[in-house]
Amino acid sequence: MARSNTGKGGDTGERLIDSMRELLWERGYTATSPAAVQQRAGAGQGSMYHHFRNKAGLALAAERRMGEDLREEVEQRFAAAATTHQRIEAYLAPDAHVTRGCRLGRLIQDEEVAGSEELREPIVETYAWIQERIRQVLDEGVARGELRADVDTESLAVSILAIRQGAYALARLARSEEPFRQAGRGIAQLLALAAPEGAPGS
Amino acid sequence: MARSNTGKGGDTGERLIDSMRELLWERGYTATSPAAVQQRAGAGQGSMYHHFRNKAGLALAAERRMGEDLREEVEQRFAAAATTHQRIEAYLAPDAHVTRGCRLGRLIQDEEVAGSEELREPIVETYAWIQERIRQVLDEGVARGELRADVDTESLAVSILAIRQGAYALARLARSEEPFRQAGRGIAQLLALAAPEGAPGS
DNA sequence: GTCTATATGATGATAGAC
DNA sequence: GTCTATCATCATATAGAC
Repeated sequence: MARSNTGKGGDTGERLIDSMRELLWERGYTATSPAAVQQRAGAGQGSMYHHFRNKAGLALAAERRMGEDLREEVEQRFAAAATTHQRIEAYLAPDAHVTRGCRLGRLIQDEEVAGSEELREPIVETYAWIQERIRQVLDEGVARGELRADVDTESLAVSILAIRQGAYALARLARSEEPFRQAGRGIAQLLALAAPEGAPGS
Repeated sequence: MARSNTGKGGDTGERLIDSMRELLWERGYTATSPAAVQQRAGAGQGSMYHHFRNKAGLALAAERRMGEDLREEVEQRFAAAATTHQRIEAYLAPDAHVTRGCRLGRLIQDEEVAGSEELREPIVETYAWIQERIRQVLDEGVARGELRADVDTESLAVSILAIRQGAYALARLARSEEPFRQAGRGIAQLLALAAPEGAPGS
């Protein structure tokens, strides 16, 4: 909705959303001041409060957009891989700025976000979608004969989601992509064992 | 060292550390003000700055203690379980306040902590220890014939560590223990498949 | 729609009496 | 060792001119 209002993306409201999105990723919610967003967007104080009710209102718009982006990215990763095992590996592969954390997921660690129904909702919804999408991929894998039929795909989907989120934390802690890659390799080797008898996992 | 200075735990420095530890868990570092710590400890402003250089100095002392506690807890979980699979399940079992996040791990999400060498160090050290400890448990499992000999225990240890950290994030997001339990079940079923041929995993 | 004041409150730390 | 001022700074938001 927000993105379809105007043909061009250069108006102030859009620039504010983009700036907020960048800063939410770089610093989180609490550490991002309205002044910093305004400065990055090249807008004045009053301008921001004309377009949005307050800091939370602007952050909410930014979160919604981040949620859309995240879903698209997940979908692309799945689409670019052939087998189920490759799809899960693709999902768990690091992105460009892994040590900075997950754009959307990191926000739930912020006290103000976690305590706000409004700011929490887009995150909950997006991760529910991703979890369900992973489960679909796993179910497809079972149907294709790439995974054993007795796999509990629901809990496995949660594990895979948790690994990616945890891998972000470890990478941030280590200031390195390496733990992220290791976490992916660790689960990949187990997943290979979940191929039906005789069929090699990858 | 800090804990062995006095026979009783009632002096102001100790109470300040305890209060900081509690507040770091409940609110994180940035959201915890010196005033809040002082109030909980029943100490005045000047008293805190007599015992510690500043907020970071007090937080550092609290982090060190949290690191010790965490190691002890991990050790106890391993000690209370018999088989390798049970040990990993015990490690991944939820604790009392899972939706609040990992006492120590959640701090790395705080911008100020992540940006401070001083405040980051005890976290890095503690998680390096835990990761190595998990790897030892897995290696023991291989030696005992409970895990296949071709398992890459190093990357698997990282995956298991990542699952716990990620499970905290999902539980916090959902405000429920359920995702935490699901994440544990998901990996447990895969681990069962990593038993040597013929030997049941659990 | 955008700008420049300005208000209000909290934060992290210091000064200096006791 | 502990206390009560006090300070400089920043964060969020509002008022009102243009």
